Amino acid sequence: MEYRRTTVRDMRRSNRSVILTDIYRDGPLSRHELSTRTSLSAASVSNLVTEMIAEGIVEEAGSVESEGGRPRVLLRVAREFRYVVGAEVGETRVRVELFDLAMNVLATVDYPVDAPEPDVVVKHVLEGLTSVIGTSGVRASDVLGLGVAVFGIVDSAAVVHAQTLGWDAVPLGQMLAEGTDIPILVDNGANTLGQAEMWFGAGRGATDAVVALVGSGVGAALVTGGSSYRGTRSSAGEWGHTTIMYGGRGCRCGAEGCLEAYVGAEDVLDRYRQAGGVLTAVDEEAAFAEVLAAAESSEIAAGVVDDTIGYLAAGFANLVNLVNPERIVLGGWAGLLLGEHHLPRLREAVGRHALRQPYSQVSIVLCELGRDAVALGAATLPVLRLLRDGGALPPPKVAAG
Amino acid sequence: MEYRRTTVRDMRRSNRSVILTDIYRDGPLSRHELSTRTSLSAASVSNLVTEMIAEGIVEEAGSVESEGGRPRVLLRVAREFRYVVGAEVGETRVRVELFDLAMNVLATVDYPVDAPEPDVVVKHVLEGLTSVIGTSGVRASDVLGLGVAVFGIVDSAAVVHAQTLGWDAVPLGQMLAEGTDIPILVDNGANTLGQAEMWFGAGRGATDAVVALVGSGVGAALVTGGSSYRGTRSSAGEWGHTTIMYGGRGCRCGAEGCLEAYVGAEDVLDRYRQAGGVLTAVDEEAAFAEVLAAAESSEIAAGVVDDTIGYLAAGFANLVNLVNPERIVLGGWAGLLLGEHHLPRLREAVGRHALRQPYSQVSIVLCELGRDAVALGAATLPVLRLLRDGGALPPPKVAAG
DNA sequence: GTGACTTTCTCCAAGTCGTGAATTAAGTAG
DNA sequence: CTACTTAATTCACGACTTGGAGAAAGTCAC
Repeated sequence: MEYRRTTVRDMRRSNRSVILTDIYRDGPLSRHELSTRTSLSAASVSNLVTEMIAEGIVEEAGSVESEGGRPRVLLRVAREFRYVVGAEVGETRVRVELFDLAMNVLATVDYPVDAPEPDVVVKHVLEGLTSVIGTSGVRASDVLGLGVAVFGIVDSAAVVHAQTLGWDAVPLGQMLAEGTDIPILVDNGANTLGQAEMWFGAGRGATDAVVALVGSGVGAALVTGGSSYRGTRSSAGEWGHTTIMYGGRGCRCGAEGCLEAYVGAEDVLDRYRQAGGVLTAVDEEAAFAEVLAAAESSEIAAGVVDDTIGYLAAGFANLVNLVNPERIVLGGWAGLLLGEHHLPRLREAVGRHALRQPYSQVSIVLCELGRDAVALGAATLPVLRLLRDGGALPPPKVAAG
Repeated sequence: MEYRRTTVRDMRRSNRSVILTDIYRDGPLSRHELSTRTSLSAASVSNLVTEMIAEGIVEEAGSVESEGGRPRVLLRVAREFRYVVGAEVGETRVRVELFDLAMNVLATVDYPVDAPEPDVVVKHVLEGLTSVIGTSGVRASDVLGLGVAVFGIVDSAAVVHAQTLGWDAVPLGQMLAEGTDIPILVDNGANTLGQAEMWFGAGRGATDAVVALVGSGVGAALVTGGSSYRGTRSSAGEWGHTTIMYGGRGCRCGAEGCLEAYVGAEDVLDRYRQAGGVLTAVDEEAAFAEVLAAAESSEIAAGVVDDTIGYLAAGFANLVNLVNPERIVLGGWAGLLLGEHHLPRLREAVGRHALRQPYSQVSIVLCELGRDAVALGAATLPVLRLLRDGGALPPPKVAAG
């Protein structure tokens, strides 16, 4: 609460941030374009760009052919100015990846885990961190930060709460910080995937969007005004545990009638079995695909799929009415399987549940990035901070994304 | 999208805004206190305050006794620097009120309406505007703005959509602007009441909150990061039409199982009648109170009340999980009646539906202001703008709140 | 009263920053 | 090679915050 004043330095930082973000997001741009985009004077752009080139964060990238005048020199963020690491802590694996600033993967390590114990997870992440740094040949001091995507709720002090996995207030950020000097940013996996999708996938260009993830679990990342919405203590977006059927099916969170209890993959299969359906696949994903395929011929399967679309549509409509996004991006392995075949029906069903006005403003699309984008999204956390700070390098160590 | 740069003037405006807002919100403050609060240097505070005193927006308000030094001079916003008008456009009346900057009511006019036609509403609001200006003896040029609270969805161009009342894309802002030179700000009534609660009622001090209103209809105002959340096109907050019972009771919005269809006053009475309950009261409010009173003795009534609490709790839990507010403020006449008797049970029921972590961070309280605060809230819209702009007077005419 | 002391507030000389106008740089067209 | 066009840089200027010095306005002991 003590950063309320504005000083002349905030002004410069803010202008650097605007320029740097534009260059980063909208690819090589000339000084001239930056000037018109940001409405900064040509002089200021020149000044700020010169400074950033001297610092090494921005570099010139050829020039564009002219039509009778001095050609524009294009600028881009120097890919190798610094590097970032993203870690995905899942229920079955820990993956650590190192990227350059253009988000090219330079190294990857995977560690399988069966039951994710905090200590083991911390060990793997730290091992992974030194491993990817080592194999890529990058200097540790050139790593801008480590973004960690984790299941459960992550509060603003990087403490993780995951009721279903027995993680009760695990200070993951602290624990990791004890093993490295690299700045650490922790966030929920749904949020980081959402972040990746917003930057590089189906969310590009939107400022108010929701990235909805349907797999075994159900979650959503809320993006408002261009940045991720977190609520008071960073636990916003638990869309999967909103009630859509009061007094309905029990959910693993302990409540009844949660959306997840109707459209989560396990629950869909469960409903299919209860309706008398038979599954041959052992694997959950294969079984889910089997139900979808069976819907062509089997009435039972068709009914289950229809219901699933309906429930999901109601969940979407709730988002539309409550949050009024311009875009909803559906992802998660189950969400994608469902969406690939039934997106038009889903859209239509949302229209039946939502109010006309906000519904007319939303577009519903599918995720474009695979599940692997979780670590990518985590790695964007330090990049986001870099851009926000106008390229100033971070001093502190632990924080929530 | 063209206000992205920061100039040296933005800095001053921003600092003026911070100081002015502090003085306005936290009552008489000395320059010294302002300096420590804002972390601006004493020199800057002095400079900015001198300027604002010269402009007349801030005035000195006595001094505080010292303990052996120069006494601090207290500063406050000059109550009579400018005035604001708030209009409430309801389904049965149009009310227009004039306030000074301390939000004291200086004049009020009411116009009963039966079916709110856009033309009639515009006529009444404009008549009311000249009327309150006339009776209070304020100069029209000293009226900072007219805030209008209206039912339905208000988009960013001050166009009103109210499906249920037949208002389809009514350009209320434009229509009003043709009849006056005073700047106009239009917003939804739930939002303005929420705004009033946040400033002067149960929401004080919270930055992420939801003001939930339960009457005949059900709505909510979402406040995130201290300011009202609006979504892409200002239609966020339609909490009443989120599905909590898939395939359930039909709602007047056309969908099924909306929260409003379960906890809206009409629907509660309807459920009571369907359960075999008998009502003597003709008036809706009296009837609602009758059901609540009957719950002491009648099992039918008790059942209906229990269910209502449950449904409402589920609706609250959805907000808790999805938005993660630090406070939920329950209001609306039915909400207040229910809350006065059953708030503890409601809180407990929310706990059963919500996730532990976000639930532990939310407090659920009742509105402190009456229904009349709708116009008050509308009148805060121009004040909010004044504070945001650091006391600079507004040039444009029409906009959404 | 008076002098010593304390605290609040204001004035002034830096130092920083964005801007507009003028200037330089770097092309194309004929 | 000249005329023209467009991009980028330079520079004087005004607006801004700041820290420190000093003025203002009290209290307190005597």
